[in-house]
Amino acid sequence: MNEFEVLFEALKITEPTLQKEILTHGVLGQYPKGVFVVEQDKYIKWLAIVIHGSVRVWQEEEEREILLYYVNPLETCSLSLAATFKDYKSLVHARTENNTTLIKIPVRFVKQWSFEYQSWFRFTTQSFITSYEDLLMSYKSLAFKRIGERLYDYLIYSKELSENKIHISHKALANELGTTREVISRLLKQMEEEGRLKLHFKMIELINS
Amino acid sequence: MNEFEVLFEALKITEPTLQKEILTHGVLGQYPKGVFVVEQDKYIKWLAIVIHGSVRVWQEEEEREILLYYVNPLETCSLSLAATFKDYKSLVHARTENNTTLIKIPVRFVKQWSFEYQSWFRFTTQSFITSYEDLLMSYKSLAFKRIGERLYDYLIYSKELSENKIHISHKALANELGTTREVISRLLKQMEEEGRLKLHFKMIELINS
DNA sequence: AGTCGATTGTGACATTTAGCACAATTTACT
DNA sequence: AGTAAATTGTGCTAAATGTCACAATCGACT
Repeated sequence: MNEFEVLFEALKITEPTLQKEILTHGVLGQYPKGVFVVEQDKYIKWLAIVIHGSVRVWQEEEEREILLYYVNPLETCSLSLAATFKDYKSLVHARTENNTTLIKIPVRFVKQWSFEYQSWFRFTTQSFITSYEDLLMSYKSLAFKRIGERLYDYLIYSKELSENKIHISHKALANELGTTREVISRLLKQMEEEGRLKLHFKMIELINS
Repeated sequence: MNEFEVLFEALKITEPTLQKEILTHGVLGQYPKGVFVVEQDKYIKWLAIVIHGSVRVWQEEEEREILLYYVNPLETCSLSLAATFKDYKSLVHARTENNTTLIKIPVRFVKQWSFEYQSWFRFTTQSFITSYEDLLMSYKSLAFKRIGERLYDYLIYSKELSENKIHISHKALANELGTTREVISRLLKQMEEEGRLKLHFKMIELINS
């Protein structure tokens, strides 16, 4: 099954004409880690849908940055989607995290198809909704939880996406959570003493409780 | 011009059949301050669109609550909208803040119309997008700004909605911003000393700079 | 005028998080 | 093995915010 067929199946795109449109106008591409998919303050030309790999989406403001979310397989960046609908510049940066396969759709079709094809409508609507809910979770987390808990949540989440061993530096973790390296180091050390994880060089091993 | 005509004009609902549908199935109602429009964990039966007044939307969790947004005239609660599309229970509470006029649409039409009528599609899509952007702003604010600045932002925002005199207690302010009364009292006092505002009993007067 | 409950002011202190400094450790590369 | 750069550990201190206690003030109502 090729990438387009994967997409059609996952999004339940059954309309033959839409399939044909996507095959005609969509562009399949494979990108190494670290490639910018969209850049903040630039116009969006394509809506990217992740097939394999993942894309990190964040905002930058006055030297500081804030992680918004990751786009995982068969999802799209809903802020790009929003930008597509409003035809404005991107509010965010997005960059591949791994070797990533994308299908890119020119923006001029994205809105139009939403009104023409049920399945595409469902896809765009669901994207908005799930992104909104994700952001809401992050917001609540930031509002209610202390860094320690947010850190642990992040590790658990990363574990679910891969395995027990999370390959990341303390500095990078601090960046993801919007704090400083020292804070992360101290909290991790504490968790290690509590037996919840084990620290290695640039790698954290979670211990099943 | 009656409330429905206001709605049609604001949302650019020009399709005669949609107008007729809304007139047939929509319910116009006026509610005093403090009435629950939706309740967390309950099923949504109606999508409420505010005509006059405003609705406060928030989440509760373990005794604490978090303000999400206000629904102002000619807007709808996008979380209700999301719930409508996914047919699940409400994630939030919503309550009228003032004497408020609403038009309520039974949920079974909301999704269907989005695909049938351009104007309704635009309305629902725009609602999602603007809500998402609002939440994003709040998220950034929470992540980057200190309470003092968030407090001042809140006051400025309230002022824009009404006038220079904001009628609210320190306790209520603390609640809106997710902090405690003492913190608010101290910060307000400090701002008063800086000449940015003047404190009265249950009222704050902003000073134009 | 007097009472009561809600609101506001404020000092003292605790906790959480951030920032600085510097040492120790690990990896990569010669 | 030896060096450089990145990463990690940690003591000390500062800033922001939260908590407790209690007094003062205000408004509503008798």
